[in-house]
Amino acid sequence: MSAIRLLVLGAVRRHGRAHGYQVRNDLEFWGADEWSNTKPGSIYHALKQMAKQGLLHAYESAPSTAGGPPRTEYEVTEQGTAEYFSLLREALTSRDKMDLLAAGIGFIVDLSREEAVTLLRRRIKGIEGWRESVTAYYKPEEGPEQLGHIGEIMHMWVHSADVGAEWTRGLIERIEAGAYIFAGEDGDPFEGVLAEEHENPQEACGSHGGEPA
Amino acid sequence: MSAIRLLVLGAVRRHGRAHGYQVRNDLEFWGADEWSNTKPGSIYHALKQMAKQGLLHAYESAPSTAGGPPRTEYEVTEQGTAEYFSLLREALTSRDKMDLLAAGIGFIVDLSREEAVTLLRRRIKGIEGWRESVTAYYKPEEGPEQLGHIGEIMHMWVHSADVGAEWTRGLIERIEAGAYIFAGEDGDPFEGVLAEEHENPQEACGSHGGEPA
DNA sequence: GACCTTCTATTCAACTTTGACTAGGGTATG
DNA sequence: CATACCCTAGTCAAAGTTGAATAGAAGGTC
Repeated sequence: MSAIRLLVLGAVRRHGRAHGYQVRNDLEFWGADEWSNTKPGSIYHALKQMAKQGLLHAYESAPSTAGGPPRTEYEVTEQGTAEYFSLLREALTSRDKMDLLAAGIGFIVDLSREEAVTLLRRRIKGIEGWRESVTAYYKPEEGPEQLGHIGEIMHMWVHSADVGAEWTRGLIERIEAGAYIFAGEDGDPFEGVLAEEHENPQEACGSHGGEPA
Repeated sequence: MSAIRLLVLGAVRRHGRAHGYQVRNDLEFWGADEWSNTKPGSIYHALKQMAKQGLLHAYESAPSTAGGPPRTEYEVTEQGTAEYFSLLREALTSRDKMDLLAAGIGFIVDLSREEAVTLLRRRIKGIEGWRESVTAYYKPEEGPEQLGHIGEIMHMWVHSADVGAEWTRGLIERIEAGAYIFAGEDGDPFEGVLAEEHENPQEACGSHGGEPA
């Protein structure tokens, strides 16, 4: 599974209502086009698929206010919100797939501080388990160097997993030390969304509240 | 670009002639199914595409010697060999995409020792350049912590790139110290291919020689 | 010998990703 | 005021990926 659905759901959710181009710009702003597959086609495809599956509700063809073709706007449904949190939790515990993890970190503050830490700890457990199974599998009969240069591949993966675990521990520490504002806490929640030119100021403050779960 | 073409070309090349199931087993043996997309469908698709593009030559429908449906065998063409080395060089210099790098390492001994080192050094240069551009882009006006938790994402990528560069330096050292047998050197080249049950012993020794370039 | 499992070998439909393309409108330039 | 260029917004065909399904043969077992 790629990170695109999580990214798109998260972007739309932050706006309350958004069209494809807005999502695209946000993801670019976050640098997601560098570390994930956020080509235009993928974004529009994800929007359409998720609309078809009821995760998003599509408002057809609002005429563009700034040139270009008419645009379709989307809103996250209840079902979509559930999926969002499910994907988010999955992303934060995933061992492989740096892009998933990155997307998860981007939205981590939508969870409570405790849950964030719990999930990150689970991630470390996952890495450690994987590490054991891999090193067990690859240290068979005839000495360590019977693998030749192929051994380098395994070392690379194990090493990078170790570093990932170490980095995660650091993040947990920072979070436990009080860094950042999480869901349900006082202070400005970090938005990190590109401002829309204020065409309809009175519509800009719909509270799209926290998770029910 | 994914690693599958390189992996498939490399696997077929090592056998001289191979059918899809053989390739699949090799990739599994190398653990490539863990770190790359080597599902059966992808392998057969890659074989067919590359045959269509003239990188492989297909020998239609050799009847299976061990049960199952008849199988199609493939051989790497001259054009395919050129593509193989091109992909291999690209893989070893790629900054992102761990799976590409892993595949590249798997076939690195098909290059000369000097070229291997050169490419790995180029890889480090690439990482360093990328690092600079990223940190420049993400250290803008209002202090470092204006990014909020989004900064964690950048730190993660930069950190993992640094670790990747460091690991590459270690590999270069080992190679320069004489580890492994590279193309054109004395000693058994590492094969790491699953032995075929010797059905046609006299066909098993076709020399599929080194690169012309 | 009927049945079940395993191994061999591949195909297929559904889905996702990619990169190039379309097209309207604004804006600067000569 | 024509033309070139960029920004907005999205579509599309081709390619790649996935997971499940298919199907023949061999081997065990009751």
